[in-house]
Formats: sequence, C-alpha cells, structure tokens
Amino acid sequence: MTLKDLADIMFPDVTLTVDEIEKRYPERDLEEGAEVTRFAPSPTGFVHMGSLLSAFQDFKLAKDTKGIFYLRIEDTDTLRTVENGISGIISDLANFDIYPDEGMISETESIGNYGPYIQSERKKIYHAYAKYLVEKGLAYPCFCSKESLDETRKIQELNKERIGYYGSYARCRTLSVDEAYEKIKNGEEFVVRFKSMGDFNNKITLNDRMRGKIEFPENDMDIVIIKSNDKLPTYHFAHAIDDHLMHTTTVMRGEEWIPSYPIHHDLFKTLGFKEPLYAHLGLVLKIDENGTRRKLSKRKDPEASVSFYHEKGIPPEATKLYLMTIANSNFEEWFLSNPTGKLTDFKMDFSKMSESGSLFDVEKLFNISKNYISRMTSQELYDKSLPWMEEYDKELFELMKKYSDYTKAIFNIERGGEKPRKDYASFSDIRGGIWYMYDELFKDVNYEYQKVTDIDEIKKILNLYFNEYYDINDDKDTWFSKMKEMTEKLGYASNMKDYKKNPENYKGNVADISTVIRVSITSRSQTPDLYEILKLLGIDRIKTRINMIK
RNA sequence: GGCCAGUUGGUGAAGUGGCUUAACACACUGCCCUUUCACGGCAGCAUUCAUGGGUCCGAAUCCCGUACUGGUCACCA
Repeated sequence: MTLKDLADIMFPDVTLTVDEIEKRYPERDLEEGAEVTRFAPSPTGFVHMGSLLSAFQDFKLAKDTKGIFYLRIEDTDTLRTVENGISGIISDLANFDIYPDEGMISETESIGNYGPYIQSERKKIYHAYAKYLVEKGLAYPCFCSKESLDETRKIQELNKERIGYYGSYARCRTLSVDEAYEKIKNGEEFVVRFKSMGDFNNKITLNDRMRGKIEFPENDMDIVIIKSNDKLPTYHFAHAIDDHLMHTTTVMRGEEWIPSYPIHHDLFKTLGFKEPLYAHLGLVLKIDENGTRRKLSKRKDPEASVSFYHEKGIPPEATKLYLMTIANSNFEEWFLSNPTGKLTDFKMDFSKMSESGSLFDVEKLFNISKNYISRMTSQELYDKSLPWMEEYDKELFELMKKYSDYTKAIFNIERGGEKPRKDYASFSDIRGGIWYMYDELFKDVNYEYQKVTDIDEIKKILNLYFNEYYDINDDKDTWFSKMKEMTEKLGYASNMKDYKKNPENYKGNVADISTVIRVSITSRSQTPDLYEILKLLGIDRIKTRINMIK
C-alpha cells in the first residue's frame, strides 16, 4: 500500500487535480496596490455589530485602493446554518450601502469568476487539496473517538501540559499506511488531520497591519482539516484554500483569531501558498451586569444585532459614522472638519485603527445620529423616514403620506443653515416631535401648562391675542413685536431683563404668554419655533383648537 | 494551566523621548444667550497615563517584572 492508495480510498470522488484547480483561479488583473478583501460570515441569520464593522472596513479598503471586495459564505458548520441566512446578510449589508463586487448576491446566485462563493459548494476543491496533502504524507486519517480525545485532554490537564493533538498524543499520526487503509476499507469513521512539521520551540512572527509584530511558538498541532460526518473542511483549512484561490490580499477579522494564526501560517506554508496580510480588529464590547467588559454577544445582547438600530430608526449612515469613529481613531476629527464630506473621501490607515476593544456607546451613537439627521434637508428626512414609518408606525406613515407637503413643511422648521435644530436622534423620535400638527392625532390631549394655569386667564390671553393681534401674514419681527405689545397690555413684562431685575412688578413675562399660546395650540410646552408652527397650522386649525379648550 | 493581546477621566480616544501643568468628541455639572425646548457660547470635570523597578539631563511614550481585563486552546466560525 502506498500513500496514493490511501489517498484514493479516502477521497474516492476526487476528479480534479490541484494543478487543474490552480489554473481556474488565475492571478487577478488589478492595479498595483489594489487590495482584495472579503467578508466571510456564517449564515447564522443576521449581521452583528462587530462583523458589520469589519465588513465595512473591508469594503472601504477595497474601494480606497480600487480593489475587490467579495462576499463569501462560510457554511461549513451545518448545525448553525439558518434558512435564508444569506439573503439576511445581503440585505443587512445593502442597508448600509455595502455591495460586494463579487460573491453572493442572493440566496443562490453569485457574481464573479472566483466562485463558488459558498463553502459547502466547494467541497470538491477542499477534497482535492486534502487528497494532495495525504499523497504527500502531509495529512492523514484519524480514527480517534471523541471519548479518547476527551481522555487525552484530561491527562494533559492533569500533567499541566499543553492541550491538543500533537507529538506523542497524535496517535493516528503513526499509524502505518496499511493499517489506515484497512480501517477505512472496514468502514471506520475518520477525520483528516494535517500533519504538522512545526516545532513548538521555534518562533514565528505575524506582522499584523495594525498591531505590528506578534511572536508565537510555531504550530505543532495536527488539526482537523476535514470533518468526519459531512466531510466539510474546518474553518482553518477553508480559510487557507479559499483566500489563496480567491487571491485575498488582506484579511481583516476580530482579534479573537490572533491565537490561530500559527495554524494558518503552517497551512499556508505547507501548501505552498502566499500568505495574505492580516489585520486583527479590536472587539466591540459591552459592560455586563457584573461590571466587567465582554464581547457583545448576538445571542445575549439585543443591541449587538444590526437590526436593533434599524428598528429604533437610527439611519444606517449614522451607524456607519459611529462605527467609523470607533474603528478609526482619526476619523472623528476628520469628520468634524469635513462635516459634509463623503465617507469615501476618508482614507483608512491601519496605524490609526484601534487595537483595544471598545465599549459600545449608545449615547454617542445617538449623538452622531442626531447631528446626522439635523443636517438632512426636509425632503431627505421625509424620504428616509417614510419607509421606516411604514414598517414601524403605520398611523404616522399614513398621515405623512396623505399630507406630504405639510409634513415636509413641518420638518423644515428650523432646518437648514448653520445651526439646524437637533431634536431627532432617530426616526422613532419624530412622532413625539410632530404628532400634534395633525388633527387626526390631536384628540384627548393633556395640556402642559406651565406658570399660567388659570383657565380664565388663559382664555383671556387667547381671545385678546387671536382677536386683536395675531395676523397670519405678519413677518416674524412684526409678529413678535405684537406679542410684546400684548404682553405689556396684560401687565406682563415684555423685556426679560427688566423682568429678571424686578419680577414682583409684573404678573409674569413674555415667555409665560407665549407658553400659554404654545400649549393651547399644540398641548406641548416644548415645540419648535411658535411663529412657524402657527403659520403652518393655519387660522382654521387654530380656531378649532382654541374652541377645544374648556 | 499554556499561548496571545490589551491597559491614558464616566465613555470613545489623541499622544511614537522634551512643544503635554495630557488634544478632541460624547456624557455630566454650572453660567450666559433665549418667547419654550433644543441649538450655540463660556467654564468645570485625569497634577496624571494599571503597578513596581530600570535606562535617560528628561518617560504616558523605551526596557524588565507584577497585576488586572479580554481572547484562545472543538470534527464552531
């Protein structure tokens, strides 16, 4: 029996040779310096904040360098794979304006010449390489049971030795070709393990694009490369094969991958592949109940999921700005000096990317979102919030649609210019800010009167104001001087400074008067500019609302 | 336990040996502006960079030890 015989019986279905495969994945024809990056999630449902961050950085790097960004689906863990998981990921990405140049574009379709882009469909390719390794004596079948592996582990723990399948613990490594062949022939289950030639006492160095040099002991673990039940590859093996064939130049991934670098290095070296560059991103953390930091978890933390922010009505662009600020330490400053700048104008710099995990700060996200929304035109705000309303606030959606011009005019109050009004951190804040503008919603309201609460006084003010002073055609200055005039007439102070000096001389001040009007017409003590509000509501609505006051 | 990473205010952080008695932003507090709220303006908020030692005329920045936090050691990615 030869290694060739063993390889044949292990992989009876392999028809392609490694050389043939290599020919199908030629070098990419790209400009000097162009980066090929990828986002490679498992289709477990939806995209997590941390993965979105890396997807966005990958996308950005490819765009910055006129390279290629592709989407590869890592579905080698069949247990975790979720129905329609791929379209979920694609739509989450699209929501953030991230479109792959290559790779999956729907549940089943892909674009690009370096596919298939779903790992489960690349089985033959992995098998061809695994077979090649077996033939070369660089991989072997392993028949160890779960139980015996557990036992080994216990012994290692007891002896305070390194845990794993290596050295004399790698029992199947020394099995003769004949023995292995016989076992397979008899139908014994096996995994394929990589035969590491590494030595734990040697050092290897990873030159991380963000972190610089990191030193490790060389890998000497005979890791599993092909699993027994479905014969799919493990992550490590698929990573080496795929990123080699697809010619990825830079792999960005979470720092939880740093420890497995020696394995990847070993694999690339043994297979004769050129290693990609790596950048290990800091994790996105949160503080849990015990006050300690931990990785945001998709399962435990609702705020980890990208859809959480969508539901809240945070514009995706704002989330993107936030992620940029936590991932790139120089981004915030850049953005402050280029508030209207396009994200594409910002150039990424690995040395400015943050290495330590950052706490996810919802307050900061809200602030960024608030600023972002305040810079929209009323038309933009209308267009972007409408679809959100359709999904989450049907009632307001209908009104916004029915009275579209009116709604846009409402949005336009104190919008535009140098210092726009900043009162919406999310689309879900809109209702609270404008509901009273619609008659349909202005029912059974609670009036939030402040200092003046006496109903007779209120009525007196309203009657005087709307019968003798208010004219919808007045410009703002005239409008306000009339307000002051009436204020004086009623025995209130029109000048705040005078009032502050001698409050006892007055019944109140002009602010109290406008508050009465504001509350009577809108029920709310806090609204945008009253002049604009009155004008927009129009005299008919105003009259109706005055009559509602009992 | 082994290996690896990280550690600058409540938070994100700037900082790469003297320009730092530590920038900027968020949050918070106070004042001012103001017809409400918001906006805006001003001020306050780390004498100190986890800690101990060392190098140096000089250290948040370089070196060594320690501590703490996180990650990882699967036929999960």
